[in-house]
Amino acid sequence: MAEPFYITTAISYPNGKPHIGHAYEAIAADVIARFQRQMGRDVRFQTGTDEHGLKMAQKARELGVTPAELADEMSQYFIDMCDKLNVSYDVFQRTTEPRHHLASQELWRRMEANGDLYLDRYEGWYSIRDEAYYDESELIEGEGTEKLSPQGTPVEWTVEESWFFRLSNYGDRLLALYTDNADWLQPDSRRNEIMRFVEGGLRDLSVSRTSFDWGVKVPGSEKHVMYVWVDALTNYLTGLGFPDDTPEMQKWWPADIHLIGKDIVRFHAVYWPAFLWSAGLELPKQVFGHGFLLNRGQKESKSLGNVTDPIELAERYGVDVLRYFLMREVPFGQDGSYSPEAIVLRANAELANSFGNLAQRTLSMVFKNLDGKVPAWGNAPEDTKLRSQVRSAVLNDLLQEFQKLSFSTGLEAWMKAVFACNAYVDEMAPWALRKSDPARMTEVLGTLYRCIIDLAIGLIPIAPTSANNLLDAMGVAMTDRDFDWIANGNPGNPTAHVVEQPTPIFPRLELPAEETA
RNA sequence: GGCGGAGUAGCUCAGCUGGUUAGAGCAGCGGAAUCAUAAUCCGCGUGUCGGGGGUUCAAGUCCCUCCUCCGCUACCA
Repeated sequence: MAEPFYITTAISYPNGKPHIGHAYEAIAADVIARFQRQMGRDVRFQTGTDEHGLKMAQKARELGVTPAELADEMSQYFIDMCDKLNVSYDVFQRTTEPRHHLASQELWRRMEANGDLYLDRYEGWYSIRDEAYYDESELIEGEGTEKLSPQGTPVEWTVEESWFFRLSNYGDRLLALYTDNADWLQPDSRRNEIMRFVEGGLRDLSVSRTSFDWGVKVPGSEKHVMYVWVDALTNYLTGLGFPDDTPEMQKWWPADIHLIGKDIVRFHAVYWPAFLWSAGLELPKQVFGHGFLLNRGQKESKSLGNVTDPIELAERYGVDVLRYFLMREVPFGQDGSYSPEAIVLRANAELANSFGNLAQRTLSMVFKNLDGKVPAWGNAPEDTKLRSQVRSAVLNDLLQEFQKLSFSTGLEAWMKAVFACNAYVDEMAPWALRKSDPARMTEVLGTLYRCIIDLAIGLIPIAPTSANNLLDAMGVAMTDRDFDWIANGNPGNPTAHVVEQPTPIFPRLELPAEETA
């Protein structure tokens, strides 16, 4: 039976429409999911929306709707985005679902039963207008002795009843976790930061609020709603049926990886393990905090007016092109930058000119010169060398790099193999062999044919639609489109297939006119 | 302020525990080819490796110092 693999994205906070960062995370998670499926794993892929909390309540009030109405509307945008981007999630978990409330409350009860929750008072500088507490150090000087929030609103010392979680008890255990397993939290830069943070000492965490009610009610303490992160993090369990002892829980928990943005690493790498320990549950195997995507080097924001709709990007350049660009351009884990020029340049140079054209020129020659009959490959030294080079690029480099989530490095190796194929075409010059040595031309085309199949299989997680279309045109059975097939038994080209007149798999893109101004 | 990271060819970056003439991609220049999406292939890089000092037979790679940029420094998410 296939080994299970459970991957989650962070659940998105839907107080606005999806931005490029949401798309980036969803795409990256989908690449991992598809890659693991191709590796033969039984993949469970969950994403969703985090619909509680103060900001949702505020936003709803602003718009004159109920928080629930807002959540319904907004979460649909995220579902649509996933569908548009070909994100193959199995579960879209919303935190407003009744079963999620039950799961969160059960987690709470277990933490309470373990003695980690206590009722106390939260004191601090509170801004009524912001509805938020601020630390003394964040405050700015107003007129006279008046203190103001970072937003310039008045603050007053406020005392509120709150439940607390004994986070302070978990510091040593957390440090041991990071130390004993360096892969548990990645990349290393984030791990270092978190270790420093925990080494500095942990305070107990205020985990309930009484100042608003848009959230999960605290069991037996109905005035309180849970701090949104208690409820948000629980979503990873909800989707598997927790607290019931479901087959899904047994099969997929603990998760193999929580893929998240670098801004929420602390919640996943400090609070979440502590909650899980407290509740007697196993920890996820890895937390990975990816970087941010910048628009020409700048963070997107409403005030800069540079917010990009990821759906528009996908429609303009193509879903597969966008996916390829994001995974190829940005070393995973680091921040990256994008622009129309960068997307078009990368797509044209690598997908259209190099790989797409390689397939096009090869399939065209097969179609025109061999009546579309798929040729067998040759065994001349050049043929063997190319085949093993391509095979190794996919099976060793790409596969190993993808396993480490180093997508850009894996694709770089893949690209080198594409270059090698194009160099081989030019060197062999099958168009000249057509007259001088047709048998040799057939071998050359057969060699290329096989190499293109291997390359296309390697590209499936990144550009699933395009890669599969190409494999369709080449007569490769659906069941053969995985790494095992490349590795095992060295099967031949699909002999029964007849190649039709090929069409370019990655058309060249034009830079949109308004972007050149 | 404290802690951490980074500063290498026009641009984006590789350079592990110090060791032959510092590398890649893109851009640029020259040439070849014409099967193919005017798509490909081949050739061409003397850059104070942020500044200064030091250790060493030998430093981009270690130590000190200075400059610049970035991240983290808990309860909005």
